[in-house]
Amino acid sequence: MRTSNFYLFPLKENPTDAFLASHKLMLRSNMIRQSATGIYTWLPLGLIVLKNIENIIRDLHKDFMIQELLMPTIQSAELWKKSERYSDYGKEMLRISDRNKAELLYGPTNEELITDIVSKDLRSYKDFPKILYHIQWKFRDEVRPRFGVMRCREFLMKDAYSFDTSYENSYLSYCKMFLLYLKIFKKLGINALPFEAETGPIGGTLSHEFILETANGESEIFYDKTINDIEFKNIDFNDNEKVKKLILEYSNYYSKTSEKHKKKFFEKNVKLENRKYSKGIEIGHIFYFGTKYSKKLNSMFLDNNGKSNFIYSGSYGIGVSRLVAAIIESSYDEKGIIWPAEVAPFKIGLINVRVGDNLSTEYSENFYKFFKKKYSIIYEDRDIRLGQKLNIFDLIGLPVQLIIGEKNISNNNIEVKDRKSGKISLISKDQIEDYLKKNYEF
RNA sequence: CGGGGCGUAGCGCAGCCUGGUAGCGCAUCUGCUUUGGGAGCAGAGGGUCGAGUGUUCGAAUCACUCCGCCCCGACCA
Repeated sequence: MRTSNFYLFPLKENPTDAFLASHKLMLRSNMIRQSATGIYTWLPLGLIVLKNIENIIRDLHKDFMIQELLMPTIQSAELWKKSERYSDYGKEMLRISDRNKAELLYGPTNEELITDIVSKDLRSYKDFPKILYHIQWKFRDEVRPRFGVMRCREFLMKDAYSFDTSYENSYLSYCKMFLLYLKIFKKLGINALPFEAETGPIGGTLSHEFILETANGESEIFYDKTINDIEFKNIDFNDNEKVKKLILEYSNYYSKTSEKHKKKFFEKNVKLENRKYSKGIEIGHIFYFGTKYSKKLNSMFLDNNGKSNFIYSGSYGIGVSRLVAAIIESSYDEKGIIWPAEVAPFKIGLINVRVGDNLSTEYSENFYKFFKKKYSIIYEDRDIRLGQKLNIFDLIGLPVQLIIGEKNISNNNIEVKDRKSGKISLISKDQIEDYLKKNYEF
């Protein structure tokens, strides 16, 4: 991609109505634009990042043999009446009616719908276990939307649902999703920790929130900081004993949200120097339901004795659009965003220092043609001042900048600037690719 | 949902108190000069002042109503 073609109109000044750094930076870097309170357009740059995150989540679900489907955004009120959540969910649910006055709603979540879907297909104990997910827009009519896409009304969520034949099996699915989540967040380049949590209107008996610690987060967390010492092992997902063992390891450490926090227990059992009270952003939330939904919706299967039983289920959410903001919130500086390489809109920013110079232009063009075949790259080919070029790439947070200017290229050198450290290295043009491979994971 | 605040050019703001028909910075366009960290000079374009009603000879300015948006508190991916 060339900047001369790319739809990118960064703002020099900070928007006044944004409070969080992530919100300001997303507006300044032209990633999003608000269209109504808590409702946003994802502009090209923002959409690339959103899709990158989606795809990382997709790939890892695929690795775990979890299948994707796509449920609609608009649902009929019928199932929600059966589960009795049509009234319980309250004003957060956006209710709509169609031309025939049928009651519809813009889905805030999909437990009812997915339970109804699978109950038509999963009839024998032999059909289990199954985990399905989709990545779909949700709408929750928040009392007070704020902080950009962090707490908005329309948001993109990955929600997975597990279906099993017993408590034991269902708990195992819960544990596997727990580990999958740790793996996903690690891959996204962020340190999100699991916390015991309340189940809220989603319901159930067991629940964990995955929270990314940040100074401005809305969730309060209490934990034993040595939980970070647990080494996340890439264990075999089908090895049930290893899965349970690793979960047990996590549950040995104190980590609770404020709703679950027990002050006395915390102080008695966790050493003072290890006690951590902090704030963070909830980016994932998992729930064990047991038969809560299957009973309401009458979802049964036949066991090996030919007897009908209720299906055991759980649900597992990741706030995909919120993650974009959360990642920024944990990785930025005074110049702008610093993307982890995995989610960066482009991994490399190529800068031709001066378009008017034949030598640097020739090299820039050649480098671009060569690199674009193999790498995600954006090429700054416009005739604007160098300061602008550098500041824009700093703002949009590309991990590496290749700066090609007449002075250095005449000595066969290219400047390689690392966004995070700001460090600039002069690298011989023939060794650029090796250098990038060695120092960056792409 | 309660409390506070804001709405004037694409963005950021001044003008409002004390009514007289709209201004600044950035951005945009043209020209010249510049060219290694958001350039300089000269010129130009761009507004039914959120909407409606009222008061007045006259309303961005005063009053009322509505709409939109932001912030602070109780809820949530």
